[in-house]
Amino acid sequence: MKQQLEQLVLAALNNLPGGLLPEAPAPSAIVIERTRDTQHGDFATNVALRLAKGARRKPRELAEAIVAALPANPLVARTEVAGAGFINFFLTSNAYSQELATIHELGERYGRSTLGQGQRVMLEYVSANPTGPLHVGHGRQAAYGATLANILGAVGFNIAREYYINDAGRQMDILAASTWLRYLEICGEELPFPANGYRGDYVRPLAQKLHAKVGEQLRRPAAVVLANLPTDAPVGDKEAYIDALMSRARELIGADGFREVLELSLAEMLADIREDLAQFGVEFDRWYSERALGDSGAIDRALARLEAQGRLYRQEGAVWFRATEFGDEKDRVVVRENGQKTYFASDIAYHLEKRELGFERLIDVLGADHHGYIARVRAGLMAMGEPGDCLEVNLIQFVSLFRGGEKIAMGKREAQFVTLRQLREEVGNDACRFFYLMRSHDQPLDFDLELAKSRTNENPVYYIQYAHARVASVMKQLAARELRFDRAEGLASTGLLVGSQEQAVLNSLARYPEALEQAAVNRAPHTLVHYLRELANALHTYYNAEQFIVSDAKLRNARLALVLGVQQVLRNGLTLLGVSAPESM
RNA sequence: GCGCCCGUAGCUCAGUUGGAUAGAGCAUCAGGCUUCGAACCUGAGGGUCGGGAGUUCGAAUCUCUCCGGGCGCGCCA
Repeated sequence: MKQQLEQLVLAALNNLPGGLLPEAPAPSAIVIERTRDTQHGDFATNVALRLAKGARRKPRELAEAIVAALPANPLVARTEVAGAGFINFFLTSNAYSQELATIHELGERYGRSTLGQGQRVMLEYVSANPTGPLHVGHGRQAAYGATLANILGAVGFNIAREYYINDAGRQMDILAASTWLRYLEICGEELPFPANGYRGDYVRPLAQKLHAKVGEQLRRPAAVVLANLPTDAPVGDKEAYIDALMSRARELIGADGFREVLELSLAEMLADIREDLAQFGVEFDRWYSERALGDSGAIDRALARLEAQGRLYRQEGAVWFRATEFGDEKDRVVVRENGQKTYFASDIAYHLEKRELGFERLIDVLGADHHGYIARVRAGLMAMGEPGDCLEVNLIQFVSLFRGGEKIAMGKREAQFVTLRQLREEVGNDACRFFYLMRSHDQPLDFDLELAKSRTNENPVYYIQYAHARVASVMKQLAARELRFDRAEGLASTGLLVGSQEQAVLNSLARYPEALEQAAVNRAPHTLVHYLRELANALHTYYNAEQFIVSDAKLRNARLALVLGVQQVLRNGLTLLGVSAPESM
């Protein structure tokens, strides 16, 4: 609908009498918007206001000229010039009937578009370190990323979904050490647990798996393990302590033994994360390992490229990247004094590789605490000759859990934190995804467990699902009365849908493609949630105002065609959100 | 100190490529089920869009400044 109006206005501008406009306006100058108030018609454009200044005309005068030049169109009943110089479009009821027929024709494909023109987009999300179970913050990133992937895919982008596994580096070593220590406990050794180790309960099952696999093979006496270690926190340095402990572990069980502990821990954690996400309806096309990146030589290639461009220098034994030349606030180390490459080095290599794979746009979904990292990765891409604006980062603000108004403390290193799995099991997947998605991602989220679980009218989760189920219920009732829905007759009789609620429902339905497009362009799944709520509201209001199953067959079928259209659009939207559309509840 | 995000109704939040009278939900109050599911609907009250200044036909939206909050500023990942 909107696009057709844009074409109309463009045609009108080209039809204007000579001399009215100094130059031909760009098509992008034409903005057609839904009106807020139905008194202003269905759509409006401010194009006359925008062009008035350059044309040295009064906005209303220009608007009148544009209206006069508009070609006739079956969608448009009438137009008017209003306010400061807005042009309002009133659509024919036929325009909306047509849209309803389209919904019935396209079914689950209704709303899809070619906006993205098949542009290849790499969407990376979650990418949590496999050093522990996913927590509620990751859950928000998962819900957002998976839904954004669905939405972008629906409007014609070619989306690849990726999870980047940070399986290289010190954090993994610390996890392996933590597993080994818990394993020693299972063996019967008594020793203190390091302050900087992973203290969560989830480490114990890893240790049990290890014990089941290797028996007492990796057992070493506690006294030997602890001999001559520096003092741990709070008195000593926890970093120095854990480093010494990890060196000791490698001495005692060998590099191979340590690797075995690490691999087992990693495999178990990843399996847990994958299962958790799969149960949450969050899938990926590729799980990509940081270690594989290093093994493939990609990091060396990226560094060589930077070196060739003259973007590296040596100082204090380390290799630095001149990030400040590309807008970052300070230069960054890529190779440490000890010869090890930094996480940042593998990260720019990773992003370079995405580009080399042919992705035109790279979207990263990250926790809000990563915002400092955007400038440096972009700088890295630019230094390697890639356009800086191909990288887009969507930061997800933090989640605070509440239980009945009381905030639940969280922290990954602490023994106690709420995992995504626990959250899902307590409130259910549907409520979980809905609550994650109902707020703008750049807004901190207060997630109230009691509210998400409640089956009262305070809980917004069921509102949309209920509208969907209600339509299903009507169809059951229809069958119970031994009546049958005649789609052809219904769609042929939509001229009977003249009530104000019916008009409101038709109007709301026709907005779905626009709502979907807006959610995609703004990377804002929450706007789709809001749209679906409004559509559900229109349905509920209509339901309370009118009987659908009436004796007049034409009217009955027209009304059923309408509410089935609502059900279809609700289902399409909920599916994109990853929320189920139940037939009954 | 520097950087990013944010401040909208009693509460939780929409609304930001500048548009017409700033909107929802919850809470409060008043109504609606012998009729397709009341997990619903209808109506009412409730606002210096954090303060101030600027840009212009027009600002919650853009700019500056101040106040208040969150998060970052490692040869960690």
